[in-house]
Order: sequence, then C-alpha cells, then structure tokens
Amino acid sequence: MSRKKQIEQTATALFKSKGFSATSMRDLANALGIEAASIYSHIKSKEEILQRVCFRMADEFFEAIDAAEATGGTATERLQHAIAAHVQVLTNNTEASAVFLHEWRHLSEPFHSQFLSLRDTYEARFRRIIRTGIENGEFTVPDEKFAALTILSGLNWIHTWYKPEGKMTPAEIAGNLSLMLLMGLKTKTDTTLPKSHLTTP
Amino acid sequence: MSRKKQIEQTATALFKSKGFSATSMRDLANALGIEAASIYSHIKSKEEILQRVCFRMADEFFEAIDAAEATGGTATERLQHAIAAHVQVLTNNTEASAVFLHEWRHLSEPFHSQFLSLRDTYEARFRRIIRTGIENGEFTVPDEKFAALTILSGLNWIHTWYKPEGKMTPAEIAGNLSLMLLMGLKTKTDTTLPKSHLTTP
DNA sequence: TAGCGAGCCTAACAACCGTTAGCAAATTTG
DNA sequence: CAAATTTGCTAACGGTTGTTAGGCTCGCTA
Repeated sequence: MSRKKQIEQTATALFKSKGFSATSMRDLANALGIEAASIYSHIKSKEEILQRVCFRMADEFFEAIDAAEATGGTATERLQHAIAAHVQVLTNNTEASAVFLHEWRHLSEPFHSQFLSLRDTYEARFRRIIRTGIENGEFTVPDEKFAALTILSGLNWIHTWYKPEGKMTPAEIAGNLSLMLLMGLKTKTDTTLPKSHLTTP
Repeated sequence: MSRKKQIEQTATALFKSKGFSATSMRDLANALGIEAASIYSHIKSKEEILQRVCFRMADEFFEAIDAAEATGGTATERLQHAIAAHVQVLTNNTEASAVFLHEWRHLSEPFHSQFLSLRDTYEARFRRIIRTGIENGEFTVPDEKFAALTILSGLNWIHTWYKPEGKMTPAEIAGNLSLMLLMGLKTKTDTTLPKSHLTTP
C-alpha cells in the first residue's frame, strides 16, 4: 500500500474517534511514527485528506445505489436493494463512513457546497423510489421527503457499533432494517394505532 | 436573562454550526460583542459550557420520558408517548439538541463516561417499552436493541431541519414519525389507516 | 557507479489557542 | 449615598496549530 493511502487511513481513524478539528497533524504523525512535517511530503494539506475521504465515499455510495437501482423491480424491491447497498458501503468501511457522515462540515468552500449538493442528489434518489411506491400504491406515507430522511438516518447510525467480526452480516443487517422500516414494529394482524391519538384533517 | 445564560446560548449556536473544537473563545466573544477574556468573568472554562448544555439536555430528555411513561397504557401507546416526548425536547431547542447529540465526545473525564452512562440508561428505557411490546404480541421485531436504536436514530435527525415557523408542529412531526416507525412504509390492506398526519388531542 | 526520487528529518515561522492578572466602569443593592 | 457586585477592558502568558525550507539517507535504476 502506498504511503499516502496509509496516511489517509490512519487519519480517517483519528478523525472518526476525535473529530477533524481536534486531530492535530502532530497526533497523526505520532500515530504513524513519524514527524508532523514529514507528512507534507505526501499530502498538500490537512484538509486534502478530509476532501479525499468525503468525496471517495460519496462516489462509493453513488456506485452502490446505481447498481441497486439497475436491478429494477417494484418500488419495494428497489428500496430494499438501495437499503442493502447503502448498508454495504457503510459496513465496508465504518471509519470512512463516520468521517463522511460527520466531518464534512469542516470542508472549506467550494468543497463544502459541492458535498452538500452531492448529498442532496443522493437523498433525491431515495425520495424518487419512495414517490414511485406511493404513486402505485405500494407505500402509504405522509410525506415522501420525510420518509426518505427517516430511512436514511435510521441507516446511518450503523457505523457506531458495527464490527466485521460481529454476529450479523451486512446482508442480515440490511434485511432487518428493511423489515423494520418497511413493515414497522407493529404485528401485521393488528396494525391500528390507538384511535384517541388520530385525527383526519 | 442572565449574562451567563446568554453566553451559553450564543456558544450553543456556534457549537452547533461549527463544532466545539472549531469554535474558539475569540469566535464566541466576537459573537457576543465583547473580548474573549471577558467571558471568564462568567464561566470557568470553555468546556464548562459544553458540560452544562449536555447535562441539561440529558435532564430534559429524562423528565420528558418520565412523564410519557407515567401515562401508562399499552406498549404501543407508551412508545408513541415516548417518541412524542423525545421529539418535543428535540424541537424545543434544536441548537442545544445538536450539541447534545454530536459534541458530547469532547467532554473530558469523568464527564464523558457519565454522559455515556446516562445515554445508555435512556436508550434502555426505549428498549424496555419495546421488549414489553414484543412479549405481549404488540410488536414483531427481530431484535429489541436494534429496534430501539433504529427508532432513536430515526428521531435524532430532526434538529437538522426543524424550524419553529415551519408548517408541521412538533406534535404532528411526532405523529408522522410514530406512524412511519410503527407501521412502516408498506400499505396495509386489512385495516383502515389514517391517510395523513397524527395530532395529539 | 552515478543519479534520482521517495521518505523522513530538524528547525522554525507566524498565527492562534485557552486562560490569568489586574484594573476600571457601570449597575445593583444596602 | 455608599458599598458591593456585575461586567468588561488591556496586556500578556505558555503552549499548540498547520505549514514551509532545506537537507540527509536510503534503495532502485540507468
């Protein structure tokens, strides 16, 4: 592995555990066993590392959802595939995922805006699947954007606990999440919510 | 309002938008229109602000869930109340909530450990409701901890977009979230589902 | 064997960090 | 009105920050 990749990987681990701002170049150098100044033989700046991690992960998420949507099928199936693809990327590199999810706001312009734009586009992909499902009667949901964001945020906590050696495989995690988010907690034979809390506008 | 509260509030806004580490005392002073050193007439240290915000919010979440659970009822009803209570706290102060959710890791010991312990206890409250619901057949879910964390992470993104002047009230948001998380996205053909949002009576 | 690039070093920079000391003005309280 | 408290100031501290300059030492290749 190239030295640059090694630096990137070590930095990613530190960024995840301490955050970008709280990680100094001297911390990073110490973790690598070299001097801080030596790092600049390989990278241009501290932020360059963050940029590379954020945009590489963005690429991975897009590639994954592209492949998932290409399979076609019903909205339910496409959503399941998109969830599985998202979980796959998330579990494949939890450290980079954590940085991608939490540290992007330390990007300077124009990268900050670029990143947000990519994120919006990605969310729109989920939204479109859900809208299709609403239109053809597969889903019943108050608001399509609301649903998409709830699903995504329900997926994005995985990186906090997932360990490759754990007992659930990424596919099983994806299956459980799909089940919960598509079917809800309620037992199928009794699916009504208490009436005292419902009103129809 | 006391000057100390004012400082805390301004700091909270900055911590939310830039993060704790990336917010300097000179940034905070600038936002307050005074000199950095002047802040120390009111607080002991930068971290004191973070501590106060984190533990005050923890208190609020516990008070809310205490009140919610005290109402009794089925597991479904208790979970709905707990969700509504959580959303209420979250929407009541989005800035402090964001700090509570994302900046706690910059707490030093023993506060860091204390905070994590409180968070675990809070999550266990949700888990217990869900376990009850599984045991008496209200819920069908693969794993109780998994379900609790998925629900909580599905709630905890609200602070990123909620504005008090928006068109959904906190109660409506809670209703929509309850609906999505309890019933899922899939259309149920065997029951009459409310077509839109919920409101508390 | 000469040369080259990769990799790392030391030294140092200017800027910024949280915080303290000591003092002055303003405001509140007796 | 006097005393006490609140609120803010300037100046400065010791330390840390990201980064640059310039040079040394290897292993590889021409």
